[in-house]
Amino acid sequence: MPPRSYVSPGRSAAAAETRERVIAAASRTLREESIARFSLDTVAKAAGVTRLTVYNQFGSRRGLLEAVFDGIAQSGGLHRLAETMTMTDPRAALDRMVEIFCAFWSRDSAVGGLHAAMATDPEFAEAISERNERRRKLLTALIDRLADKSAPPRARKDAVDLIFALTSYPTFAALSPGRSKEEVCAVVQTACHAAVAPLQEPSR
Amino acid sequence: MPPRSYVSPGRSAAAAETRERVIAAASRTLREESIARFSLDTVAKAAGVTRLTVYNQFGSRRGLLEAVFDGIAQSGGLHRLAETMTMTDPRAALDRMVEIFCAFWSRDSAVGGLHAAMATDPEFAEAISERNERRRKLLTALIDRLADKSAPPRARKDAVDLIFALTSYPTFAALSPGRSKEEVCAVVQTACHAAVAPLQEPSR
DNA sequence: AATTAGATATACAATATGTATAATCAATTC
DNA sequence: GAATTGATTATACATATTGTATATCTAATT
Repeated sequence: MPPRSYVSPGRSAAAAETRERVIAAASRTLREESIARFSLDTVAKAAGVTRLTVYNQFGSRRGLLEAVFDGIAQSGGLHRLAETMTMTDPRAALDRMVEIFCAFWSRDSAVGGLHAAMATDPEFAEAISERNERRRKLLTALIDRLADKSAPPRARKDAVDLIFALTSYPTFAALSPGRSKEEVCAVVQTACHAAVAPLQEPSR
Repeated sequence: MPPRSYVSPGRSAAAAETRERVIAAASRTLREESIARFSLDTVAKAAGVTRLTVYNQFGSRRGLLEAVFDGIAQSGGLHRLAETMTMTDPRAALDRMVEIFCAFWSRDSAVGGLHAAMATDPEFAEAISERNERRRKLLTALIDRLADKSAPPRARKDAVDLIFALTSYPTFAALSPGRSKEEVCAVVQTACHAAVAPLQEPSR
């Protein structure tokens, strides 16, 4: 007697809805409380579900955190990074990229909590790093477009890694106190200009 | 009947010795294992003492971490920062400062674990931040010496914060994969030169 | 020999993640 | 309408960790 399989359109929709509610509650917790008080119990209560439901939906604490990150990434405007590849002026594209990242880091303050979680959970950190690899590839392509032919690979790698560090969350967080999002963006953009300058004037 | 007070030269020496042994074991644990496995039980066993002894000596997990940081700071060469204030050439002093910090971050890989602990324990983070305030003051003084009189305060603040971020541990960690300590230092130094350049050529 | 500080032994409380099993409840299929 | 199924819940348990409390032990000091 094979068990009959259910497709359940309405039921999976309800499950997806609770899933979203849990993610929203987790984001809110990361935003308002610190990561220290981020427990599955707290999140579950905030979402109006049981702790066990969280395990059913996300498998583990790490799974929940990854889901939160993916949710932020989806609504954070990172998809706009694609348009930088179509811009004719690579320098303007670099400015735009910095702008997109500043907006991303500042959009949802829960990312601070996520980065804190990365520090304690190495496997979670790796999962996030894999997602960020696309960012590095994009940046590498951009630098290659921007650099003179004579620019040595080592200098290009330096520029890529430096800009990667400059557009990372820790740098954004370090520059944020006492500055608006736009001011932080301007500071980082200037620093990035300086980072690529040697690639464009190799003779100096 | 007032209890007679003991000075105990030999006994406090023995206590200091076990204290050092616990700190050493904690550093080793942070270096070899990740912060995730940094428990007082693990550290105590590695030091050959009981977990209760750790509480007797450091009061709490946070106290132990602070002691580890202080130990690293003491033997990490940060005291050499003082000599940068006596150097006549402020640009050379800046290079020297970057050098000292690169050496510091790379000297003991336990600092990575300490920064991870900062992410989870806000009070510990604040304790470390207070210790790092001296670094910011030194940098501010250096920038003031280095900048033209016409350089606006806003530009100085930008330079200070940017260099502060560039010489922080996250930047060092981001640039470290695939680079020697000296190479990382060179990249950061170049970026710092670019950060102070506008302060010296305000007309451009 | 009495005293004392440091370390230990043992126990307990509180919180957290994660697993296991049975029960509930509404949506779906027959 | 009745049986079935997936999602959720209730309850219980195992494990690990921080932190506290109390009494004991040991070696240094008076």
